Amino acid sequence: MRRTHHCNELRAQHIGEKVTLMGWVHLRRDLGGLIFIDIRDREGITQAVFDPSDLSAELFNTASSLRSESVIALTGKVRRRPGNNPTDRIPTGEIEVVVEALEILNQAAVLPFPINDSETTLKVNEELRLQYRYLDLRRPEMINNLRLRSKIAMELRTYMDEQGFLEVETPTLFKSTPEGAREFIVPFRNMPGYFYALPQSPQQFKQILMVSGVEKYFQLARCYRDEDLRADRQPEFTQLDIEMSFIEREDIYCLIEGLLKRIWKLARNIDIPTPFARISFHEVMNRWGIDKPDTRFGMELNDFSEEFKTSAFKVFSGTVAAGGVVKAINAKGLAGATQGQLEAMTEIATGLGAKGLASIKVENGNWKSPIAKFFSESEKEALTRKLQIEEGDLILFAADKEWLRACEILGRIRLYCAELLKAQGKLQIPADQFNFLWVVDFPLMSYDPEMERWYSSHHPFTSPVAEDIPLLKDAPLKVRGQHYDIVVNGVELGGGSIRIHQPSVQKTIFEEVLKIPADLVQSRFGYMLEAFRYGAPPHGGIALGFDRLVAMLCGSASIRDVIAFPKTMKGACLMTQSPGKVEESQLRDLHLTLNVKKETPSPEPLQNS
RNA sequence: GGGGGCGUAGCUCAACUGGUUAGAGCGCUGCCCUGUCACGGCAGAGGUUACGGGUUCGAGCCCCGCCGCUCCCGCCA
Repeated sequence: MRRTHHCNELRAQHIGEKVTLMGWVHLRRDLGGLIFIDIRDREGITQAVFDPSDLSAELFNTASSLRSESVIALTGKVRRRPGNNPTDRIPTGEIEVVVEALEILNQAAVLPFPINDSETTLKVNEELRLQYRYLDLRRPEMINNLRLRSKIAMELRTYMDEQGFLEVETPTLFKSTPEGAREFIVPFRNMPGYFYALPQSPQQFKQILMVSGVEKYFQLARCYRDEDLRADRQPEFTQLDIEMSFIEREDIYCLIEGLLKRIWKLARNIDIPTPFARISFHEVMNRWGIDKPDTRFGMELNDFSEEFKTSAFKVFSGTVAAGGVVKAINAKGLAGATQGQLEAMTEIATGLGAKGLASIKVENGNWKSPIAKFFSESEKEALTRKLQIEEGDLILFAADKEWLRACEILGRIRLYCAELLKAQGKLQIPADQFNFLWVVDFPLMSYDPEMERWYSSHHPFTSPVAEDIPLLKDAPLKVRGQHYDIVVNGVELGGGSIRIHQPSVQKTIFEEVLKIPADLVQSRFGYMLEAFRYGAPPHGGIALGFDRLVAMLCGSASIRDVIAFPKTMKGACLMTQSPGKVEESQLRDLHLTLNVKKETPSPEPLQNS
């Protein structure tokens, strides 16, 4: 028996044909003298009917014993559903298959959770779904996520090919690099004491490919980072990795805008307008207090340093006198915030280094606030005008000697307030709104006061803006990097930069700015510096988080829903029970001995029926 | 590393300030049912309340510990 059609194929035009379908028992409706089976495959559902007047008792009994999710093959004639029984519940609802032969290909055991009722399944414990991932993936919602992911990947490859890119694979057994994320390392039997590291990204290889003359490279690359996980972070993930030679920043913007336009059209039939806004790091911090702003709602940060320079409120005037800033946002309609919510906001603020969080509730025509009594009429007027204060508003202030910190504090508060307003129904954001923008002109270097050293804001291969190169050694803070991030709806979709292609500049960054010892630079990056000596073209690139992109287009809050076999927040695979222990002999081969202080209990064994 | 949430039948949930034999729907098992499509009807089985301690006359509920899942901060060049 071979199948003749899939389960979403039969229509009125097939009436009278003898067909064979194969699939899973989706739903059984046993009327005693008549049995209906919904048979399901990847494509859809078809109703089959068992009529005892035409069937052997044996076959009819077999049909009545069918369990949910058993795999069956059935053969029969297609007919129009009699009477007024067609249904628009399923696309095949006009017809049904009158079964003449039935074969059970695999009898399913009782399921650990229902999969034919999406309402229930949506609520099923994710732990259970991950343990029985194959059942979870059988659900139409999950199959559709995988399908869309595949379609996006195909479209992306087509687009990149059209643009003249070569897909090149790079090694996943790489070497450890200083800086960056914690790495997974892989011991190597043939070289005792030596380890590979899994790549955090193909960064070095893609630059080397430019030196190789590939000119246009891309890859859907697996990357590995041994860091703590989040809803949008997995220890292994996929990024669309791109690198090009002989280009400027605008070339990358153009390429990515074209790509995203194509993908959004394909996946959501949405025409996203291009080009995207290009906004400097300084401006996004100043207006939204975060380097990945969600611009779908306002509540922007306003600066009041000038207005409070001579204020009677010493906290504000003192901060300005010390070279700091006073900033405020208006959380429209949030005057009803509870004490607990205000405390939560204060906690967010102090967690970021604020001394406190000043606020004003505008209720019953009054400014309810511990600090408003210090404000002069002109200060109040300025607040009212610039923040467009009305009845029911909540005003929140951040004053800090550091401009950046004041911005970050209010940026975080802004997002928290937006969540509250959403929960109260006072802020509504359409599901099909996508606000893309480029964030540009990042500072090349940032300073870590704890470690007392400079580190690369993006990564150490990022090229400074040409005219800022002379400032590198003496005023690193003033050097702008040719780095860019693509942001949509408050999510960083990706980032990249124009790279350094001159060995002297790269050496300066490594040794004189980052203060990586020369011998370490030589052992870790020596091959790159060497490569750059033999004709390295100017080049640059970008990487997009592919899982995040797909999750966004699927409307999933978690990237776990668009990855076939994701890991839990602790990095475990609940289906295969990985990671696992290894045999003593394996350790011996690798010349490793364990020094485990606290025995980690083995995960609970799978329950077998 | 830190903070929050969750864990009760196979699944989703309930069980008042600690108080009888821990309930319901779905699923499962058996019987009935010839046009259903969440089919319907009747009956039944099914529980170490994640796990280990403690307080109490009495703990699903309170306390301590521990495991797992999840969300956030730190971290993720």
